[in-house]
Amino acid sequence: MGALSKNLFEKFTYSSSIVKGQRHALEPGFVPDRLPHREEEAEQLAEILSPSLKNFKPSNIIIFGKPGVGKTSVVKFVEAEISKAIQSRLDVKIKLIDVNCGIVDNPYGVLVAVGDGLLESWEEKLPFTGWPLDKLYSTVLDKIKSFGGIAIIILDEIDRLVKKNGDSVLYQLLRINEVTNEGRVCILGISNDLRFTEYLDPRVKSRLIEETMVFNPYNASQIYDILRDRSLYAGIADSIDESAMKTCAALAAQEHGDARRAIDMLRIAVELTEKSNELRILDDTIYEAKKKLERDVVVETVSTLPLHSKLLLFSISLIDEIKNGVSSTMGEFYDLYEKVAERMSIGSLTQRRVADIIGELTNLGLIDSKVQSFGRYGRTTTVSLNYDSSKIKDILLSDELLSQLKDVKPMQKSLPDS
DNA sequence: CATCCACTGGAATACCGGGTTC
DNA sequence: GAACCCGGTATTCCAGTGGATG
Repeated sequence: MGALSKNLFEKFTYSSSIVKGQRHALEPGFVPDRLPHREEEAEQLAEILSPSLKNFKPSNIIIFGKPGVGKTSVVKFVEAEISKAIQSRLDVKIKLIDVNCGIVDNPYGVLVAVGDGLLESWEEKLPFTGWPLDKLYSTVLDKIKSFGGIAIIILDEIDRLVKKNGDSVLYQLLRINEVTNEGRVCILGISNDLRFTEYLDPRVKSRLIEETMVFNPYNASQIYDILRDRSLYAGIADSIDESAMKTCAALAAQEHGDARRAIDMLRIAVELTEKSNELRILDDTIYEAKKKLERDVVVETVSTLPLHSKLLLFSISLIDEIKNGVSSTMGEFYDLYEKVAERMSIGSLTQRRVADIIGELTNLGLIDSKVQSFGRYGRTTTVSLNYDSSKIKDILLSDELLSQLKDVKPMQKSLPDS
C-alpha cells in the first residue's frame, strides 16, 4: 500500500476537470426538465391525462416506440408535472403508480404493486406471495374504493407482461371501472413492441387502447441536440469536441436512433478521458467508448447467466474452437455439455430444456441458432458463436464455479466415454 | 414419399416462500 | 406449529410434428 491518503474516498469524490455540472445527468434514469424533440409528445400526453385534474378518468393509453426514444422520459416528466400541478389542491385525488413489468412480470406482482401504490402510510404492505389471487384482487379493489380518486397505473414494458401471462391482469384492472364508481383506474402502457396487442383478447384490447401514441426513433441531428443538452446539464460542453459529439450522435443514430445508447457512450467517453487525465473528449475517445460499451455488455450478460446456460455456452465455445467457427449441432454440443456437467458433478438438464436455453442465448445475441433439416438424416438446430470463443471462455472461467474447467482443452476427439 | 432426429407445445411435477386453518 | 392452500418458477415428460434428402 502506498502512503496513507487523507481520506479513502478522496479520489472518488474529486471534482473533475471535465464534469463541471451534474454528473448524474449522463446516467441512466436521469429525468431532465427539458425534453428536446419530445415537447409535442409531452404536451399531447399531458392533454390526454388532463381530465384527471378535473376528477374525470382520462382515456387509457398505450405508448409505442423502440428502446431509447424517450417513452419513459416523457412519461416520467409528465408524471412530475402532474404531481406539481396537484400539490396544493385538495379537490383532486390522483395517485400515480409506476409498475415496471420488466421486473414484476406476473399477475400477483402487478396487483401487489397497485395495492401498495395506494397504501396509506399506516397500512402494512401486501405480502409478496401467499394470498389467493381473488383475495388479492378484492383487497386492491377495496383500496381503490376507499381511495376514491383516480389511480393512473403506469405499466412500463407492458408487452413483456402480456407475452408472459396473457391479458388476465389487464382484464381485472380494467374491470374495476365497471365494478365501482368510487375510484377509477386509468392505465398507461409503455411498449417496445408494436404488435403486442395481438396477444390481447379483443374485448381487453378495445378497452385498453383508447388512445395511442407512437414515438419515432431520433435521427442523428436530434440525438445531437439531446447530447448537447445533456452536456449542458453535466457541464461538459466546453470539454467536448464538436466533431466528437457529432460522431457520437451518428453512431447511435445508426443503431435504431437510441438516445440512451448515445448518452451511455458519452458517459463512458467522459470516464475514459478522466482516467487518462486528458482534458478534451475527441472523436477517438467516442470510438473507444463504443468498443468498451459493447465489451461491457457482453461481459455483463455472460457473467450473469444462470449456471447451466454458462455450461452450455462453455461447451459451445469449446466446439467452436475445435471446429474453427463452423456451427455445431444440438447432438454435438449436448453431448459435450453432459460431459462438462458430469465433470462438475452436477446433473445435466434435458435436451428439451437445453433447446429453450439455446433460444434464450440467441435472444441475448450471444449466439446465432437456426433449425436445419438434413432430410433423411433428421432435423437439428445449429448454433454458432457471435463472439470470439476465447473471449467468451475467459469471461466464463472467471466464474468461481467454472474455474475448475480451466484445464479442459479442446481436442479433436471428444472427452473419453464412460 | 418414407424416414430420421430432434424440435416443440403443453401437461405434469417438484420446490419455494408465504399465508391460513385447526 | 403441522398440514394444507396458493401462485410462481424451473424443469421434466410425453407425444405430435417438420421437412429435405435419398
